[in-house]
Amino acid sequence: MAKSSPLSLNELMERAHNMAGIRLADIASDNNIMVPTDLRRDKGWIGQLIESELGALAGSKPEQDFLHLGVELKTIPIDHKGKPLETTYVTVAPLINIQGMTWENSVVYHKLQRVLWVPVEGERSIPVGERRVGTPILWQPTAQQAKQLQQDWEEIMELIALGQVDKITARQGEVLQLRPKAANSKVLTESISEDGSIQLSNPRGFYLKIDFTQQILTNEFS
DNA sequence: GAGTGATCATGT
DNA sequence: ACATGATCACTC
Repeated sequence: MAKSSPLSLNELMERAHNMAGIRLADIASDNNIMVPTDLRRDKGWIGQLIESELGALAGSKPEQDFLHLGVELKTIPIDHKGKPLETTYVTVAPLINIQGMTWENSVVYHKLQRVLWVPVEGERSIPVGERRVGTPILWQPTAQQAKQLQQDWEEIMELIALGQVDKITARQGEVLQLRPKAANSKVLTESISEDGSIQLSNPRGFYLKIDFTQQILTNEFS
């Protein structure tokens, strides 16, 4: 059955807490969804399953999952120690028409204003259906975290504005990084070139580094 | 192609 | 061992 959209933050958190400790196979059967053997061809499967269970409006809009609640949903694969196994995708990076753009009106800023983190066991040795959901965490950036994010965002956007997008590596940025975000490296989109004109580049996305998300998860239990 | 959901798999 | 760069599926 498709879940209705939660009407309040309390209702959303209650649903999230009710998933803690549950196997993905059980959540899948509750939503009439088949469990894939592995995630090689279903990389977004867990995220979409959790969206379905929590009643997120499945869509491809560049907005928060629960816009009416001001909450973005992120599932995060963790190992047996609770450490994230992957970086966390935030949003596509704008590569043109970025003049006048500021941190406060950026999509990264808005999506990270309030995030519901749902940890899920992610080790490949555990069959997908046997993986269990962890305790959800509702997070808002601390002043220090917000400052780190803003600093990285501004540095990266400055390089994009200067036509250096193809020279930016994932090492740029302390907590926020820029990496390819496309079906493959042949996909092209418009970007700013060194002389200020338009060129074609592989699309990029903003990702949160592992150490940063780990800090979010562990601070919650300290 | 651009957006959503991310994980894969190779290089270092 | 691990993060970077590459990739997968789907919708519109």
